[in-house]
Amino acid sequence: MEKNRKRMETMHRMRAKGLELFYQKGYHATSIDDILKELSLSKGAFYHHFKSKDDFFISIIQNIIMQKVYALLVAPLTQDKSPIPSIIDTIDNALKTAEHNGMDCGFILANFLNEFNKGDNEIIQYLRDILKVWEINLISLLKKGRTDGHISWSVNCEEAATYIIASYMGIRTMMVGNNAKIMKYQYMQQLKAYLYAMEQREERAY
Amino acid sequence: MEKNRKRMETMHRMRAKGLELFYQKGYHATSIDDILKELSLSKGAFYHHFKSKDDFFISIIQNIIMQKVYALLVAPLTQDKSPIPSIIDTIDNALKTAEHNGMDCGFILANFLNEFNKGDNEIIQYLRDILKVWEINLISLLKKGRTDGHISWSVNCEEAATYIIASYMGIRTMMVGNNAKIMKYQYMQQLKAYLYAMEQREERAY
DNA sequence: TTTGTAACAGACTTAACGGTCTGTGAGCCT
DNA sequence: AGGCTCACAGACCGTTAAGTCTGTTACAAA
Repeated sequence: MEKNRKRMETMHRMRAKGLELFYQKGYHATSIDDILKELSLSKGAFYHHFKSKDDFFISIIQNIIMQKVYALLVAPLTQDKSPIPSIIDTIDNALKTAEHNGMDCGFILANFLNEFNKGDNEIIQYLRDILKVWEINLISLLKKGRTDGHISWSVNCEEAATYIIASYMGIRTMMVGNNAKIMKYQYMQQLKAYLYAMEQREERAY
Repeated sequence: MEKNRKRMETMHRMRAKGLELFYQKGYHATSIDDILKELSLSKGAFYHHFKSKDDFFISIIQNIIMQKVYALLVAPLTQDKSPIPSIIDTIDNALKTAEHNGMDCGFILANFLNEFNKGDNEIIQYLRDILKVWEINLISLLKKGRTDGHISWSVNCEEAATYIIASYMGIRTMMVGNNAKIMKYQYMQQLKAYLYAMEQREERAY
């Protein structure tokens, strides 16, 4: 059983480094050899553990990206607060890690979605599924907020979730490079304005 | 002078087809030969007119992409209407062409921004400049709306422009594939809600 | 008509990439 | 101890890419 631990360890090292480089340079622009070189491993090792580059990437999606996105954008939604502050906190925090990362290359999921939107690759579906998880959780959180009286009944939760996700994906692309700090501030201010407008208001009782 | 006309004509054909394929398959995934094959031209022709693939793409950006983005998202902002309906109309129309295009591959500018955000390529700056034009025009339109009394003075125009652009870029990425129609509808509904909230306090039905 | 030059054609070079294949050494099983 | 399997090494292969180079042809000026 010692062999198996070694195997898992090596595969994990490959996946971690692979994701790092794929994220920084893009999937197609990163060669297997690039990854192997940094790990001082050989082609033999790679194709012993993975049957192809695509297979390798799918295992990265399912083993790392899924958890990362969940930990960053889904799990933090579940707080004691009412939904709108939870969403604001979650997104603010996600942008904070991006802002303070000099090597930030954008929203990992959006980057790969963009790269695989072209072609007929099956990988796109795995990516879309992760986004769907975020969307579903956002929707149910908003709906719960509505029944709990925090959010106005006039709000369409599906629409709102789509809008929030779209704006987040966009701002993350725009933050790459410079101005990240200003962009984040501008975005958060307007996101708050948008979200606060959904809150239950006594003055607007229809 | 007949030679020169021929030259311009050939270069334009190359740029048009080049953009088409770059947009559909991505810049790095499209080879010079792919383009040349469809035009029944040779490598000799290509490198006679352009000094490299990057140089070629830069000329595409400046000769085609700039105009396309301007015509789609900037020029339509200038209407007789007050700013907010103008913005809504412009974006609605931009999304309409995307929705009805079965071959839609996303927001052309966002796609290339995403592809070139990686690496140190100089191309990224040309792309960012185009986005900047849109941003500046959006800001000045909003500011004009503020002084004209259509938009509340509490609105920060720079923030709003950033937010609008971010959301547009995001939804265009999300629309690729399927559900384009639903996505567009959801997005537009929320965009309207967001924009109407900026209007000078008059009652507005939604 | 001659001659030069612009507009191409297409074979060739060089390098990189995904993937294969054969080999090798360390450790576990019997 | 002897064999067997697993984890890995690295040479090798086929393909494809960007870019070069040597033509060849058509037209325009002289």
